[in-house]
Order: sequence, then C-alpha cells, then structure tokens
Amino acid sequence: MNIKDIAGLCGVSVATVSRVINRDPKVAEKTRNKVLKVIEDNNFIPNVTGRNLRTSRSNKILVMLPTFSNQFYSAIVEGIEAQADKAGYQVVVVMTMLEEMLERKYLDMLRTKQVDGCINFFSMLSKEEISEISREYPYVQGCEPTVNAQVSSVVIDNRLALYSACKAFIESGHKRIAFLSGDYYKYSEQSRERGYKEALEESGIQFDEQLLVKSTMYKFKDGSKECEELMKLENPPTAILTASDSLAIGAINYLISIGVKVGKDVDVIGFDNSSITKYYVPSISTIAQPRFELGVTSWDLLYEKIENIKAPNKKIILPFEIIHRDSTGN
Amino acid sequence: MNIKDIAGLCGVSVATVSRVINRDPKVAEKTRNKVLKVIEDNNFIPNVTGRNLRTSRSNKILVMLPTFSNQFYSAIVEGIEAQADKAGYQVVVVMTMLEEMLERKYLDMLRTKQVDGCINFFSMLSKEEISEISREYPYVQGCEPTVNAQVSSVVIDNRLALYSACKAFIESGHKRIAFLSGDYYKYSEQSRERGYKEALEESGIQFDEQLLVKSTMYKFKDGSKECEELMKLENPPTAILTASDSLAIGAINYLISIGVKVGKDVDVIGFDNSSITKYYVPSISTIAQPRFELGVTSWDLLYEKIENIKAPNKKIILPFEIIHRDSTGN
DNA sequence: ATGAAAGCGCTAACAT
DNA sequence: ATGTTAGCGCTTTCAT
Repeated sequence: MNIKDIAGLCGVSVATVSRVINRDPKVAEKTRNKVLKVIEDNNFIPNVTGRNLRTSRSNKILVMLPTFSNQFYSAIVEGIEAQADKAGYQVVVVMTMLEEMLERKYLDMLRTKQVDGCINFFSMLSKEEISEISREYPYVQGCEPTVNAQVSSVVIDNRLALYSACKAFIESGHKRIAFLSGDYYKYSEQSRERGYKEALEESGIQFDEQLLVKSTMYKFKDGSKECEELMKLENPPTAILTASDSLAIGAINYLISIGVKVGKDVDVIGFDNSSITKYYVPSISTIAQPRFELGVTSWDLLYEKIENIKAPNKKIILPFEIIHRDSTGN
Repeated sequence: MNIKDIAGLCGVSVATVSRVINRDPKVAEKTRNKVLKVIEDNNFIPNVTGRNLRTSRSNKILVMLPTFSNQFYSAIVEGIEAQADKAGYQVVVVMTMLEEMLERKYLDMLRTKQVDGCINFFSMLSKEEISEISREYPYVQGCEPTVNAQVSSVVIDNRLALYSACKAFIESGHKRIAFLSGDYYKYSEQSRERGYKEALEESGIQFDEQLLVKSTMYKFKDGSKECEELMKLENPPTAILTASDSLAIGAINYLISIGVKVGKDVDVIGFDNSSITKYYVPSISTIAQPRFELGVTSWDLLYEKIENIKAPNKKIILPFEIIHRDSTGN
C-alpha cells in the first residue's frame, strides 16, 4: 500500500495525493475529501523513508545524553518530546557513556541526514569542533555547554546557585564550608566553583583548598569517601555544598555512620532535586533545576536552527530554586 | 558526496562501489582496495535513507519503555545497545507514558518500516493485539509481558522471588507479613501475589487481605501512605514485602517518622536493587533482577524474529537474587 | 568481475 | 486544480 495505490483507488494522480497529505491548499475541496477518505479507509501511512530520501529531511532529532541512568535527564527529555511532537518531530535518545567514539558515531547521523538536529547534554569534543558543527548543523547544548564554544545553549546560573547556597550557609553562621564537586562537566563545575569562592570572599572567609573537592565522579561512593576525608581534617567543615544529590546522599550516609547529626551538627545541600531527596531520612535540601523547561527551551533553540541554520546563537539562562529540607536544619 | 561520486573518482560503476560497501566477495581484490581507499579518503558514509528505501529495512530497533524516569530500565537499555551494536543495529528508545495512543503511534514505526523490530517493556494493548503484532513483526516483551499473549518474552521468576522473600521472613519468625504491590503491571503483580500467598499457605499462615495492598502506583508517596494504613491496623505487620524499591523507601520513610526501628521492629524488603538502596539509611534489602542480561536476552530474542519472523516464541526466565541489607535486620 | 539500468516511495518543478 | 515526470541514493537483477 503506497501513494500510487491510493492514487489509483481515488482516480487521481500521485501528485494530488501527495498534495493532500502535505496539506497543499491547491486541491479542490471535493478531491481532498475523496482522497482523505480512501487514506482513512485503507489506514494508509505515507512511507517516511521515501519522503526523507526525497526531501533529505528526517523529521527526527537526536538527543545525546551522557547516560540514561541519571534521573535528572528524564524530565528534560519529556520536555523536548512534548515540544518536538507538536512540531511533528520524533525524538531519538542515545547515550554516549562519555565515549568520544560513540559521540562521533552519533554525530554522523547529522551528516548523513538521519536526523535534522541534535541536542547535546555533554560533549567530549573541543570547542573548535563544537563551534564548527554548530555552524553547519542544527545543534544545541543544554546544561553543560562546551566552554567557549560558539553554540546555542540553555543552562541555569550555576555560579549564582552556589553563591546563594553558600551565602545561606554563611548567614546561618557557618564558617567552614566545603564544596564537593568534580572535574568533569567543566562548564557547571567552573561556574559553581566561582560562585562558591565569591560567596566566601565577599564574607571575608578565607578560601581553604582542602575544603574544595574536585575529584568525584558524582557517585554515591564518591560522596561518602570524600566526606570521610573532609571529616578527618583537623578542622572539618560544618556545612557541605555538593554538585549533585548523589554526592549529598553519599556524604550524608557517611555522616550518619559516624554518628554525626545531619542538619544539626553538619548541614548538607544537594543539587538537582531528584525525587529521592524528599524521601531520604533526613530529607535533603537541594538546588532544583527547571528540568522540563530546560527540555522545552533546548528544543526551541534547536528549532530556530532547523528553520534557519544562520540564526544567531543564543545563550539562555533559566532560574533555579533552592529547596530547604531537613539536611540543612532549621 | 554519494555513491555516484565515489564511483566516478574510482573509475568504476556505482554497482561495484555498492558491492564493496556491502562486502560482496565478487569484487577483485585490487578494485576493492581502490574503492576502499577513495571511501576512506573522502570520509564517505553511505546514505542510510537511500539504502533503507531500497531494502525496506532500517537497521534500527525500537525500545518502548513506560517511562524514562525509572532507573530500572537504564541498565536494560545498555544491554540491548551492547548487543544491537554488535549486529550493526541502532537503538531508538521511546517512552509511552502509559498512554495507549502513544504506544500505537510508535508501533506504526514497525508498520512503516522505520524500525525492523520492537522490544516492549509494558503494553497497554490486549493480548489478542499483541499476539497479532508479534505474528507480523519482530516484537518481543521484557519484564512485563502481556498476560497470555503469544509473544517471545524474557522475565524473572516473579512468583519464586516473592515466595522466597516471604519464606525468609517466615523463617525469621514473622507471622504478620504485608505485601505492598500494585494493580497495573499485571504480569509481575499476579505472579508475585501468587508467590506471596503460596509461601504463607505452605507455612500455615492464614492469608489476610488487609495485608495485601494493591493500590499503589509505585511512587514513594504510595509507599508511605499505604504503610501508614498498614501500621494503623489493629494487628499491624512486622514485615513488609514490596514490589519496588520506591515503595520500600516510602514505607521506611514513614516507619522512621513514627519512631519504628526498621530492620528491628519491622523488616522491609524492596525490589529491583536500585542504586540508592545501598546508600539509604538503613540500607535496604532488595530483590535484584539481572538488568543488563534482561536487555541482552531481549535483543537475542528479537534478533531471532528479525531473521525469521516465523521463529517460535520463547519464554525465557532469568535468575533473580535476594540481597540482604540492614532493612531486614540480622 | 563488472556494468547498465530498474525501481524502492515520495515530492516538487513544470506543464496543462 | 490536476497531471506528468525527474530524481533523491541506494541495491540488485540481468547482461556481458
């Protein structure tokens, strides 16, 4: 069953059927109805491959995630899908597992027109490469744009987030404030580190590099282990900022294990507001990113590029929210 | 840059280039090398759409998940991808959000040959429909096959899992054992309920329907709320089996809030061994499914169907593992 | 071993 | 308003 069969059944040409399918207004009302009826009756769906070959477009976009096993991305993808669906686009989600080879393989889908655009949430490639890709193909980065690359992106103000959280700690009287972070997702990490240091400096607290941990890979285990190191310091922290809820949970897990009262003896704040934070005991304070909105916005940025590859790059910053729960006491 | 350009550069016909690309042995060694060199030099990738149109195959498969926001599926998808990649297939992951309309829309990708097969992890459709789809297209179900549908599937022995866990509770002296489950993922729920009842019966413990909760949607909140109901019973349970880690966490959260010592006063066991179970306090005992293997096996089943749609349906059962942690004391 | 050519299903330029 | 037709890039049959 193809467009030719439908044309035969209708007694019209394939061109007319194609016009009906593509909502071309230059078709007589009567003809249109006849064709639509036959399409309906035969449950006909136009062959996407034929159309794609002809138009060299796919009506698909690629979403590249570092991993599927981070709940953080699920709401983002839902946001993207909601928008893409409205525009008649399908979303293909892949994970790169932080492997450059895999990332390159998936990017070939752009070159070979298997997808019309790509939203990336963490790239291993250089800023030069990303800038070039972005010049040639609809390509947008979310959450972790490549530092200094010329590309449209949507993020939250990571600097301000850490600045605010750190300030809040200082205002509740903390003087020894640690920051559990990583050295991988450069963009957010650098911004957050800046915010952390600015808050300290502004309050006249001497930055202590022992309290800035950049060696984690964002696993529970890392949170525990690095928290242990921190607590063994001569002058351990009384408050811990973290770059992810998993790190916060790891840290809290360790603190509980040594009898420290979290939210009382030591305050801890996570990042991302994953669903578990509300149900952990103690419940975990955290910094929430507008995940669905991040998805929606990244699609909007991509669509601009799909419609006009020369559209200027935009850098969009969405608001975050600090959520106070038991792990920061009071 | 297409196959014609390559042919031109090589001074051969497009047919020969196509043969080289497709590893047809009937090409002279010398010709092959020349062509390969030119392909390499020009960084040429054959247009997938052209090939798909011609062969009416896509070398893509569809993985349908109820949701992205359940970590449970991430390792499964990794297993599928690992296998599919070896066979030269791409994996497209979509979520149906438990919407029948969406599921049908995605199934159209089979009919329209956008994908060569589908692995489904929960369907809203009737067993008749699933059986028919499975007869016509490569289609496999994992974890939650449609009850009584004629389709290849891979699962764990859910009955035995609950039977064993319940038995273990009985052997540690529990007599009031609740089961927090749902009424949605029929397949696993029914099997588990059977195992639960069998264990009770076999041990001469009267089944009490107050202790079988089937109203959850597997959310933290449901676990908390239903646990509260249970504990308010005249004769509350001393042990709680659950159908997911989220339910276990919700329940434990509530128990802690009312001062009950989990793993001592009341034992709780989860299901799926999600990563948080190890880092919750108390750490949570759970029933682990071999997630990666579930993915691998579901691919293998699908591939049999892709190669031969008439291949007989297989029902594969993989082993589970009960992991004891602090939430079940001792 | 290689080439010529048909045709997969569709769209769009051109003709009527 | 509708039809005719070329051609997107590829594979594959049939010749040679």
